[in-house]
Amino acid sequence: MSTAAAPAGPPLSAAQTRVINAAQTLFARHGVGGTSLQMIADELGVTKAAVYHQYRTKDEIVLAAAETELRRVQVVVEHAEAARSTRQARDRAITGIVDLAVERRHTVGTILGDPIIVGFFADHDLFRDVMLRLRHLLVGEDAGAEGRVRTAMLIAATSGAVTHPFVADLDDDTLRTQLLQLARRFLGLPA
Amino acid sequence: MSTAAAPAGPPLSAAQTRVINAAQTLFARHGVGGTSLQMIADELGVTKAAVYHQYRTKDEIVLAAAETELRRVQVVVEHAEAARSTRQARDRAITGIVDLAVERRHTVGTILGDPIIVGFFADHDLFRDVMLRLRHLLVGEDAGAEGRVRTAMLIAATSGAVTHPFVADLDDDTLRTQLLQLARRFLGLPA
DNA sequence: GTCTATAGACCGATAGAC
DNA sequence: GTCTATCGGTCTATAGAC
Repeated sequence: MSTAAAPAGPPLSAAQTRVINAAQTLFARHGVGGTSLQMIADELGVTKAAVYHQYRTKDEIVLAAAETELRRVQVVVEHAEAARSTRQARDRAITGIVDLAVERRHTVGTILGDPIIVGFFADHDLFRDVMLRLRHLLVGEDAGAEGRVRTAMLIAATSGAVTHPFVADLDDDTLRTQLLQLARRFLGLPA
Repeated sequence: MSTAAAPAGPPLSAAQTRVINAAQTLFARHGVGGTSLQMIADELGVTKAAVYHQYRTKDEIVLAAAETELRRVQVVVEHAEAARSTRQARDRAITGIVDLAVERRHTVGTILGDPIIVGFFADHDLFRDVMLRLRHLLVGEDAGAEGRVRTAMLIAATSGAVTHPFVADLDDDTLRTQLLQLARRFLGLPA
Protein backbone atom coordinates (compact mmCIF):
# COMPACT_ATOMS: atom_id res chain seq x y z
CA MET A 1 0.00 0.00 0.00
CA SER A 2 3.07 2.25 0.41
CA THR A 3 6.83 2.02 0.48
CA ALA A 4 7.75 0.81 3.95
CA ALA A 5 10.17 3.15 5.69
CA ALA A 6 13.42 1.72 6.96
CA PRO A 7 13.56 1.13 10.71
CA ALA A 8 14.81 4.05 12.73
CA GLY A 9 18.06 2.34 13.65
CA PRO A 10 19.73 -1.00 14.19
CA PRO A 11 17.89 -3.50 16.39
CA LEU A 12 18.71 -3.29 20.09
CA SER A 13 20.80 -5.84 21.95
CA ALA A 14 19.33 -7.45 25.04
CA ALA A 15 21.40 -5.17 27.26
CA GLN A 16 20.32 -2.11 25.31
CA THR A 17 16.69 -3.15 25.57
CA ARG A 18 17.02 -3.35 29.36
CA VAL A 19 18.53 0.14 29.44
CA ILE A 20 15.75 1.58 27.28
CA ASN A 21 13.00 -0.10 29.30
CA ALA A 22 14.41 1.30 32.53
CA ALA A 23 14.85 4.71 30.92
CA GLN A 24 11.25 4.80 29.68
CA THR A 25 9.92 3.93 33.13
CA LEU A 26 11.95 6.69 34.72
CA PHE A 27 11.21 9.23 31.99
CA ALA A 28 7.51 8.69 32.59
CA ARG A 29 7.94 9.14 36.34
CA HIS A 30 10.41 12.04 36.49
CA GLY A 31 10.53 13.46 32.99
CA VAL A 32 13.50 13.22 30.65
CA GLY A 33 15.36 16.16 32.18
CA GLY A 34 14.70 14.84 35.67
CA THR A 35 16.16 11.42 34.96
CA SER A 36 19.91 10.93 35.47
CA LEU A 37 22.18 8.14 34.28
CA GLN A 38 22.72 7.24 37.91
CA MET A 39 18.97 6.64 38.27
CA ILE A 40 18.93 4.42 35.21
CA ALA A 41 21.95 2.49 36.46
CA ASP A 42 20.36 2.07 39.92
CA GLU A 43 17.12 0.84 38.33
CA LEU A 44 19.14 -1.84 36.52
CA GLY A 45 21.33 -2.62 39.54
CA VAL A 46 24.56 -1.72 37.76
CA THR A 47 26.91 1.27 37.70
CA LYS A 48 26.88 4.26 35.39
CA ALA A 49 29.93 2.93 33.54
CA ALA A 50 28.00 -0.18 32.56
CA VAL A 51 25.26 1.98 31.06
CA TYR A 52 27.83 4.06 29.20
CA HIS A 53 29.10 0.83 27.69
CA GLN A 54 25.76 0.50 25.87
CA TYR A 55 25.21 4.15 24.95
CA ARG A 56 27.87 6.81 24.61
CA THR A 57 25.74 9.74 25.77
CA LYS A 58 22.48 10.43 27.54
CA ASP A 59 21.11 11.93 24.33
CA GLU A 60 21.58 8.59 22.59
CA ILE A 61 19.50 6.94 25.29
CA VAL A 62 16.76 9.55 24.99
CA LEU A 63 16.67 9.19 21.22
CA ALA A 64 16.62 5.39 21.37
CA ALA A 65 13.81 5.48 23.96
CA ALA A 66 11.78 7.85 21.80
CA GLU A 67 12.36 5.77 18.67
CA THR A 68 11.38 2.60 20.49
CA GLU A 69 8.04 4.19 21.31
CA LEU A 70 7.70 5.52 17.78
CA ARG A 71 8.35 2.08 16.32
CA ARG A 72 5.34 0.72 18.18
CA VAL A 73 3.20 3.26 16.35
CA GLN A 74 4.95 2.36 13.09
CA VAL A 75 3.93 -1.28 13.54
CA VAL A 76 0.31 -0.24 14.00
CA VAL A 77 0.43 1.97 10.91
CA GLU A 78 1.96 -0.74 8.74
CA HIS A 79 -0.55 -3.32 9.88
CA ALA A 80 -3.34 -0.90 9.02
CA GLU A 81 -1.88 -0.08 5.62
CA ALA A 82 -1.86 -3.78 4.77
CA ALA A 83 -5.64 -3.95 5.12
CA ARG A 84 -7.81 -4.86 2.14
CA SER A 85 -10.18 -1.91 2.32
CA THR A 86 -9.84 1.68 3.45
CA ARG A 87 -12.60 1.03 5.94
CA GLN A 88 -10.68 -1.87 7.47
CA ALA A 89 -7.45 0.15 7.38
CA ARG A 90 -9.01 2.97 9.35
CA ASP A 91 -10.47 0.48 11.78
CA ARG A 92 -7.10 -1.15 12.37
CA ALA A 93 -5.40 2.21 12.84
CA ILE A 94 -7.82 3.44 15.46
CA THR A 95 -7.93 0.12 17.31
CA GLY A 96 -4.14 -0.11 17.23
CA ILE A 97 -3.43 3.28 18.73
CA VAL A 98 -6.08 2.82 21.41
CA ASP A 99 -4.60 -0.58 22.32
CA LEU A 100 -1.14 0.94 22.42
CA ALA A 101 -2.23 3.81 24.64
CA VAL A 102 -3.97 1.50 27.12
CA GLU A 103 -1.22 -1.11 27.14
CA ARG A 104 1.35 1.58 27.89
CA ARG A 105 -0.90 3.92 29.86
CA HIS A 106 1.74 4.66 32.46
CA THR A 107 4.45 5.65 30.02
CA VAL A 108 3.25 6.64 26.58
CA GLY A 109 1.56 9.92 27.42
CA THR A 110 4.33 11.42 29.46
CA ILE A 111 7.15 10.25 27.20
CA LEU A 112 5.70 11.46 23.90
CA GLY A 113 4.66 14.76 25.49
CA ASP A 114 8.01 15.54 27.06
CA PRO A 115 9.42 18.74 25.55
CA ILE A 116 12.86 17.21 25.08
CA ILE A 117 11.44 14.33 23.06
CA VAL A 118 9.14 16.66 21.17
CA GLY A 119 12.29 18.54 20.24
CA PHE A 120 14.03 15.38 19.09
CA PHE A 121 11.05 14.54 16.90
CA ALA A 122 10.69 18.01 15.40
CA ASP A 123 13.16 17.20 12.62
CA HIS A 124 12.87 13.43 12.73
CA ASP A 125 12.17 11.91 9.33
CA LEU A 126 10.62 8.68 10.55
CA PHE A 127 8.40 10.51 13.04
CA ARG A 128 7.06 12.77 10.32
CA ASP A 129 6.56 9.84 7.99
CA VAL A 130 4.68 7.73 10.54
CA MET A 131 2.50 10.66 11.61
CA LEU A 132 1.58 11.52 8.03
CA ARG A 133 0.69 7.93 7.27
CA LEU A 134 -1.38 7.73 10.44
CA ARG A 135 -3.22 10.89 9.46
CA HIS A 136 -3.88 9.53 6.02
CA LEU A 137 -5.37 6.41 7.55
CA LEU A 138 -7.56 8.34 9.97
CA VAL A 139 -8.88 11.25 7.93
CA GLY A 140 -7.91 10.38 4.35
CA GLU A 141 -6.20 12.75 1.92
CA ASP A 142 -5.24 16.09 3.40
CA ALA A 143 -8.49 17.81 4.33
CA GLY A 144 -6.75 21.07 5.24
CA ALA A 145 -6.87 22.62 8.68
CA GLU A 146 -9.84 20.54 9.77
CA GLY A 147 -8.12 17.22 9.07
CA ARG A 148 -4.90 18.30 10.75
CA VAL A 149 -6.61 19.55 13.89
CA ARG A 150 -8.82 16.49 13.99
CA THR A 151 -5.85 14.12 13.81
CA ALA A 152 -3.86 16.09 16.39
CA MET A 153 -6.85 16.03 18.74
CA LEU A 154 -7.39 12.31 18.33
CA ILE A 155 -3.73 11.50 18.97
CA ALA A 156 -3.55 13.85 21.94
CA ALA A 157 -6.87 12.60 23.33
CA THR A 158 -5.86 8.97 23.09
CA SER A 159 -2.34 9.23 24.45
CA GLY A 160 -3.18 11.94 26.97
CA ALA A 161 -6.47 10.74 28.42
CA VAL A 162 -4.98 7.50 29.74
CA THR A 163 -2.88 9.41 32.27
CA HIS A 164 -5.67 11.64 33.52
CA PRO A 165 -6.66 11.11 37.19
CA PHE A 166 -10.31 10.72 36.12
CA VAL A 167 -9.53 7.34 34.58
CA ALA A 168 -6.89 6.17 37.06
CA ASP A 169 -9.25 3.74 38.74
CA LEU A 170 -10.64 2.22 35.55
CA ASP A 171 -9.29 -1.20 34.59
CA ASP A 172 -7.64 -1.64 31.20
CA ASP A 173 -10.62 -3.29 29.53
CA THR A 174 -13.10 -0.63 30.56
CA LEU A 175 -10.73 2.11 29.55
CA ARG A 176 -10.05 0.53 26.17
CA THR A 177 -13.72 0.00 25.42
CA GLN A 178 -14.67 3.57 26.24
CA LEU A 179 -11.69 5.09 24.44
CA LEU A 180 -12.40 3.09 21.32
CA GLN A 181 -16.07 3.97 21.29
CA LEU A 182 -15.46 7.68 21.81
CA ALA A 183 -12.60 7.78 19.31
CA ARG A 184 -14.82 6.21 16.67
CA ARG A 185 -17.53 8.70 17.36
CA PHE A 186 -15.07 11.55 17.12
CA LEU A 187 -14.17 10.41 13.62
CA GLY A 188 -17.82 10.12 12.71
CA LEU A 189 -17.70 6.35 12.36
CA PRO A 190 -20.46 3.90 13.27
CA ALA A 191 -20.00 2.57 16.80
CA MET B 1 -24.32 27.86 41.50
CA SER B 2 -21.75 26.36 43.88
CA THR B 3 -19.56 27.30 46.82
CA ALA B 4 -16.54 29.04 45.35
CA ALA B 5 -13.27 27.43 46.44
CA ALA B 6 -10.64 29.60 48.08
CA PRO B 7 -7.74 30.60 45.84
CA ALA B 8 -4.78 28.23 45.87
CA GLY B 9 -2.55 30.66 47.69
CA PRO B 10 -1.83 34.32 48.39
CA PRO B 11 -1.66 36.60 45.35
CA LEU B 12 1.76 36.95 43.76
CA SER B 13 3.92 40.05 44.05
CA ALA B 14 5.16 41.66 40.85
CA ALA B 15 8.58 40.08 41.36
CA GLN B 16 7.03 36.68 41.98
CA THR B 17 4.93 36.99 38.85
CA ARG B 18 8.04 37.65 36.80
CA VAL B 19 9.70 34.57 38.26
CA ILE B 20 6.69 32.38 37.51
CA ASN B 21 6.34 33.69 33.97
CA ALA B 22 9.98 32.95 33.25
CA ALA B 23 9.67 29.55 34.88
CA GLN B 24 6.61 28.61 32.82
CA THR B 25 8.37 29.55 29.58
CA LEU B 26 11.40 27.44 30.48
CA PHE B 27 9.33 24.53 31.80
CA ALA B 28 7.54 24.37 28.47
CA ARG B 29 10.84 24.43 26.57
CA HIS B 30 12.98 22.10 28.69
CA GLY B 31 10.59 20.34 31.05
CA VAL B 32 10.42 20.94 34.80
CA GLY B 33 13.31 18.61 35.62
CA GLY B 34 15.41 20.14 32.87
CA THR B 35 14.99 23.69 34.12
CA SER B 36 17.46 24.99 36.72
CA LEU B 37 17.25 28.03 38.94
CA GLN B 38 20.26 29.37 37.09
CA MET B 39 18.26 29.26 33.86
CA ILE B 40 15.36 31.09 35.48
CA ALA B 41 17.72 33.70 36.92
CA ASP B 42 19.43 34.16 33.54
CA GLU B 43 16.05 34.56 31.81
CA LEU B 44 15.25 37.36 34.27
CA GLY B 45 18.73 38.90 34.08
CA VAL B 46 19.39 38.47 37.82
CA THR B 47 21.33 36.03 39.98
CA LYS B 48 20.09 32.86 41.60
CA ALA B 49 20.13 34.51 45.03
CA ALA B 50 17.61 37.08 43.82
CA VAL B 51 15.27 34.28 42.75
CA TYR B 52 15.73 32.52 46.10
CA HIS B 53 14.64 35.76 47.73
CA GLN B 54 11.18 35.26 46.18
CA TYR B 55 10.87 31.49 46.62
CA ARG B 56 12.69 29.38 49.16
CA THR B 57 12.97 26.20 47.06
CA LYS B 58 12.63 25.11 43.46
CA ASP B 59 9.60 23.02 44.48
CA GLU B 60 7.82 26.18 45.60
CA ILE B 61 8.39 27.69 42.16
CA VAL B 62 7.11 24.56 40.43
CA LEU B 63 4.02 24.49 42.63
CA ALA B 64 3.32 28.20 42.14
CA ALA B 65 3.74 27.83 38.37
CA ALA B 66 1.34 24.88 38.31
CA GLU B 67 -1.21 26.70 40.47
CA THR B 68 -1.00 29.79 38.29
CA GLU B 69 -1.96 27.66 35.32
CA LEU B 70 -4.68 25.93 37.33
CA ARG B 71 -6.14 29.24 38.39
CA ARG B 72 -6.71 30.17 34.75
CA VAL B 73 -8.89 27.08 34.44
CA GLN B 74 -10.61 27.98 37.71
CA VAL B 75 -11.59 31.36 36.29
CA VAL B 76 -13.14 29.66 33.25
CA VAL B 77 -15.05 27.22 35.46
CA GLU B 78 -16.41 29.94 37.70
CA HIS B 79 -17.50 32.06 34.78
CA ALA B 80 -19.32 29.05 33.34
CA GLU B 81 -20.98 28.21 36.67
CA ALA B 82 -22.38 31.72 36.82
CA ALA B 83 -24.36 31.13 33.63
CA ARG B 84 -28.17 31.25 33.68
CA SER B 85 -28.79 27.94 31.95
CA THR B 86 -26.94 24.63 31.89
CA ARG B 87 -26.72 24.95 28.14
CA GLN B 88 -25.02 28.33 28.42
CA ALA B 89 -22.78 27.02 31.20
CA ARG B 90 -21.55 24.15 29.07
CA ASP B 91 -20.99 26.52 26.20
CA ARG B 92 -18.94 28.87 28.33
CA ALA B 93 -16.87 25.99 29.70
CA ILE B 94 -15.96 24.58 26.33
CA THR B 95 -15.26 27.97 24.79
CA GLY B 96 -13.17 28.95 27.80
CA ILE B 97 -10.87 25.96 27.79
CA VAL B 98 -10.39 26.14 24.02
CA ASP B 99 -9.52 29.83 24.28
CA LEU B 100 -7.11 29.07 27.11
CA ALA B 101 -5.40 26.29 25.17
CA VAL B 102 -4.95 28.44 22.07
CA GLU B 103 -3.89 31.55 23.97
CA ARG B 104 -1.23 29.52 25.79
CA ARG B 105 -0.51 26.99 23.07
CA HIS B 106 3.24 27.10 23.63
CA THR B 107 3.09 26.44 27.36
CA VAL B 108 -0.11 24.84 28.59
CA GLY B 109 0.26 21.40 27.07
CA THR B 110 3.78 20.72 28.18
CA ILE B 111 3.38 22.22 31.62
CA LEU B 112 0.20 20.38 32.61
CA GLY B 113 1.51 17.13 31.15
CA ASP B 114 4.87 17.22 32.89
CA PRO B 115 5.15 14.22 35.22
CA ILE B 116 6.47 16.34 38.07
CA ILE B 117 3.45 18.65 37.90
CA VAL B 118 1.09 15.71 37.45
CA GLY B 119 2.58 14.40 40.70
CA PHE B 120 2.05 17.71 42.47
CA PHE B 121 -1.59 17.73 41.37
CA ALA B 122 -2.26 14.10 42.33
CA ASP B 123 -3.16 15.10 45.90
CA HIS B 124 -4.01 18.71 45.22
CA ASP B 125 -7.41 19.71 46.61
CA LEU B 126 -8.02 22.69 44.34
CA PHE B 127 -6.98 20.70 41.27
CA ARG B 128 -9.43 17.96 42.09
CA ASP B 129 -12.15 20.49 42.82
CA VAL B 130 -11.68 22.42 39.60
CA MET B 131 -11.51 19.24 37.51
CA LEU B 132 -14.70 17.85 39.06
CA ARG B 133 -16.56 21.09 38.46
CA LEU B 134 -15.29 21.19 34.89
CA ARG B 135 -16.49 17.63 34.35
CA HIS B 136 -19.85 18.48 35.80
CA LEU B 137 -20.16 21.37 33.37
CA LEU B 138 -19.14 19.30 30.37
CA VAL B 139 -20.93 15.98 30.87
CA GLY B 140 -23.34 16.62 33.72
CA GLU B 141 -23.77 14.45 36.79
CA ASP B 142 -21.34 11.56 36.97
CA ALA B 143 -22.18 9.29 34.04
CA GLY B 144 -19.78 6.59 35.18
CA ALA B 145 -16.83 5.41 33.14
CA GLU B 146 -18.13 6.92 29.94
CA GLY B 147 -18.37 10.43 31.37
CA ARG B 148 -14.95 10.22 32.99
CA VAL B 149 -13.21 8.98 29.85
CA ARG B 150 -15.03 11.53 27.76
CA THR B 151 -13.94 14.41 29.97
CA ALA B 152 -10.35 13.16 30.14
CA MET B 153 -10.24 12.87 26.37
CA LEU B 154 -11.64 16.33 25.81
CA ILE B 155 -9.17 17.93 28.22
CA ALA B 156 -6.24 15.97 26.79
CA ALA B 157 -7.33 16.66 23.21
CA THR B 158 -7.69 20.38 23.80
CA SER B 159 -4.51 20.99 25.76
CA GLY B 160 -2.46 18.43 23.83
CA ALA B 161 -3.48 19.08 20.26
CA VAL B 162 -2.25 22.67 20.30
CA THR B 163 1.38 21.51 20.59
CA HIS B 164 1.21 18.88 17.86
CA PRO B 165 3.40 19.56 14.80
CA PHE B 166 0.36 19.08 12.55
CA VAL B 167 -1.10 22.37 13.75
CA ALA B 168 2.15 24.29 14.21
CA ASP B 169 1.60 26.37 11.08
CA LEU B 170 -2.02 27.25 11.77
CA ASP B 171 -2.71 30.74 13.06
CA ASP B 172 -4.51 31.16 16.38
CA ASP B 173 -7.90 32.00 14.89
CA THR B 174 -7.99 29.00 12.58
CA LEU B 175 -6.84 26.70 15.33
CA ARG B 176 -9.43 28.04 17.76
CA THR B 177 -12.27 27.74 15.28
CA GLN B 178 -11.44 24.14 14.38
CA LEU B 179 -10.80 23.10 17.99
CA LEU B 180 -14.08 24.58 19.12
CA GLN B 181 -16.07 22.96 16.35
CA LEU B 182 -14.54 19.53 16.88
CA ALA B 183 -14.82 19.75 20.66
CA ARG B 184 -18.53 20.57 20.36
CA ARG B 185 -19.07 17.67 18.06
CA PHE B 186 -17.22 15.38 20.42
CA LEU B 187 -19.68 16.32 23.15
CA GLY B 188 -22.58 15.78 20.80
CA LEU B 189 -23.54 19.44 20.75
CA PRO B 190 -24.95 21.34 17.78
CA ALA B 191 -22.17 23.08 15.85
C1' DG C 1 15.91 43.29 46.35
C1' DT C 2 20.16 42.35 44.46
C1' DC C 3 24.81 41.05 44.74
C1' DT C 4 29.41 37.86 45.58
C1' DA C 5 31.00 33.82 47.35
C1' DT C 6 30.69 29.40 48.89
C1' DA C 7 29.12 24.64 50.61
C1' DG C 8 28.16 20.00 49.48
C1' DA C 9 25.82 16.93 46.44
C1' DC C 10 25.13 15.29 41.97
C1' DC C 11 25.69 15.74 36.95
C1' DG C 12 27.56 13.60 32.36
C1' DA C 13 31.44 11.47 30.85
C1' DT C 14 36.10 8.95 30.77
C1' DA C 15 40.23 5.86 32.06
C1' DG C 16 41.73 1.65 33.03
C1' DA C 17 41.56 -2.89 35.77
C1' DC C 18 39.28 -7.42 35.74
C1' DG D 1 30.22 -6.36 30.37
C1' DT D 2 30.98 -4.69 34.76
C1' DC D 3 33.69 -2.57 38.10
C1' DT D 4 36.35 1.53 40.93
C1' DA D 5 37.96 5.96 40.71
C1' DT D 6 38.06 10.28 39.01
C1' DC D 7 37.52 14.71 36.11
C1' DG D 8 35.43 19.27 35.52
C1' DG D 9 31.13 21.29 35.69
C1' DT D 10 26.48 22.34 37.37
C1' DC D 11 22.97 21.65 40.76
C1' DT D 12 20.16 23.44 44.94
C1' DA D 13 20.65 26.17 48.65
C1' DT D 14 22.75 29.43 52.12
C1' DA D 15 25.54 33.33 54.34
C1' DG D 16 26.36 37.87 54.51
C1' DA D 17 27.50 42.59 52.31
C1' DC D 18 25.29 46.61 50.06
